[in-house]
Amino acid sequence: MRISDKHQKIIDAAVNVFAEKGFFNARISDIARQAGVADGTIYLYFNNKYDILISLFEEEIGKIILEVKKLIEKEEDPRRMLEIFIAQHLGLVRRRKSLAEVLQMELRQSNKFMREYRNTKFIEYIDIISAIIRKGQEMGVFRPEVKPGIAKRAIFGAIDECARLWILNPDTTYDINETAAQVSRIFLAGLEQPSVQ
Amino acid sequence: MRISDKHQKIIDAAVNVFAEKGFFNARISDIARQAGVADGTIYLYFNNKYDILISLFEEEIGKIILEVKKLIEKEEDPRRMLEIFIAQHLGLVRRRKSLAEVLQMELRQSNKFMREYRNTKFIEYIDIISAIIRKGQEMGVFRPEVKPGIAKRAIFGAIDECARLWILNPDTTYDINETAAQVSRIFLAGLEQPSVQ
DNA sequence: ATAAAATGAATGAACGTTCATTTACTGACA
DNA sequence: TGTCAGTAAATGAACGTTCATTCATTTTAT
Repeated sequence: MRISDKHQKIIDAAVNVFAEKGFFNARISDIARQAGVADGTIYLYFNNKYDILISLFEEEIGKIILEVKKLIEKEEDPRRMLEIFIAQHLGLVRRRKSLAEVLQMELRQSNKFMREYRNTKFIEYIDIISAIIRKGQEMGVFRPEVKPGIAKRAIFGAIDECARLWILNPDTTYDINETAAQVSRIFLAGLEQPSVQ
Repeated sequence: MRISDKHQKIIDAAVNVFAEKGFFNARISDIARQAGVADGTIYLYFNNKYDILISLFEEEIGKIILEVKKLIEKEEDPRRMLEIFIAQHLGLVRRRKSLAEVLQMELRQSNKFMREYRNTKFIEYIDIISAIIRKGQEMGVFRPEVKPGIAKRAIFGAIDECARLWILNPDTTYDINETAAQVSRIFLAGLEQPSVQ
C-alpha cells in the first residue's frame, strides 16, 4: 500500500468525522475506525490532531482552486466569470457536502485560534474574486469606485452564508441553482457600470 | 448582591473568555476567575457550560435586536433602513468586539451541533433584513424579482464576512465606515429598480 | 533475515461537574 | 442593641470520565 493511500484515506475519514461532530468533538479513534487503520497509525502520517485539519485545508482547497481557475480561464466576460465562481462554489456544497461543512466551520476556527497559521490557500481562493473584479474594472464593465478588496469579502460572505443555510437545512430552503442565480444577479447589478446595460 | 448581578457577571466573563479561547478551549475555571466567583457558583446560575453559551446568545442578541429595530423604525426610506442595519452591525463589531467574536464564531457552531436548539433570536435578527426588502418592494423601490429570503442571507453573509476580517485583522484592513459604505452601495445598486434612480 | 509499517492497550493530563462544608444574611427575641 | 437560629448563597477540593498521544510488540514486505 502506497503511503499516499493511507494519507488520503485518513484525510477522507477526517472530513466525514469533522463534518459530523466538529473538530473538538471528533475523536482520533473515530477517524481511525472510519479510515480503517489503528489509532497509532494516524501519528505516522500526521503530527497531531490539528495537523490533520491543517493538511485537509491545504490539500482540498488546493484542488478546488485549480478546478475553478480552470473554468474561469476559458471565459472573457468578467460578469460570466463571477457567475461561474458563484455557481461553482455553491455547486461544491451539493457535490461535497461534508468537505464544504468542514471548510466552512472549522476553517474559521483555525483562522482565529492558530495565530501562527496564515491560511494562504484560503486567501488565494477568495482573491480569485478580486481578480475578476479588477479585470471587470479595467474593461470598464464594473464600476471603478468599488474596492475589490471589500467586494471580494462581501461576495464570498454572501455565497458562504447561503451555503451555510443549505448545509444546515437542505430541504426547507431554496434550491441551490436558484440561490446562485439570485446572488449573481444582485451582485452583477451592484457592480455594473450604469452606462453599460 | 442581587441574583442578576452574578448572572450578568458570569455572562460578561464568558463573553471575554469564549472570544479569546473559543468555547471548547475555554475552561469553567477561566470564566469563574474572570467573573470573580468560585467554579461551583457558576452551576447555581447555569445548568452546564453549553447553557452559558445559549443564555449569552439569547440575552445579548435580544438587546441588539431592540437597538437596531428602534433605529430603523424612525425611517421611512427602505434604502436608508438597509444602510442603517449594515452600519449598525459593523459598528457593533467595533464597539463590542468580544461579543461580536463570540456571536460570529460560536453561534454557528451551536446552530450546527445543537440540533434541538433552534436559534430563534438569530432568525429574528436577520429577518429584519427581509422585512426591509419586502417593504422596499411594496413601495416599488426594490426590484420585485429579488427573493427576500435569499437576499437577507446574502446581505447578512456579506457584512458578517467583512466583520470577520476586521475581527481577525483590525489594523491592516479597510476602515469599518468605509466598508459599511461600500457594502451598502453594492447592495443598494443591486436591489434598486433601474427605473428609480 | 531485516527493516519498515502498523497495531492497540496503556498512560496521564485535562477539565466539567458535584457536594460536603463554610460564609453571609435575616429577623426574632431578650 | 446584641445574640442566635435558620436559611440561602457561595465555595473549592475531589471525583470520574474522556481522549490525545506513546511505544513495546506484531505484522508485512523485500
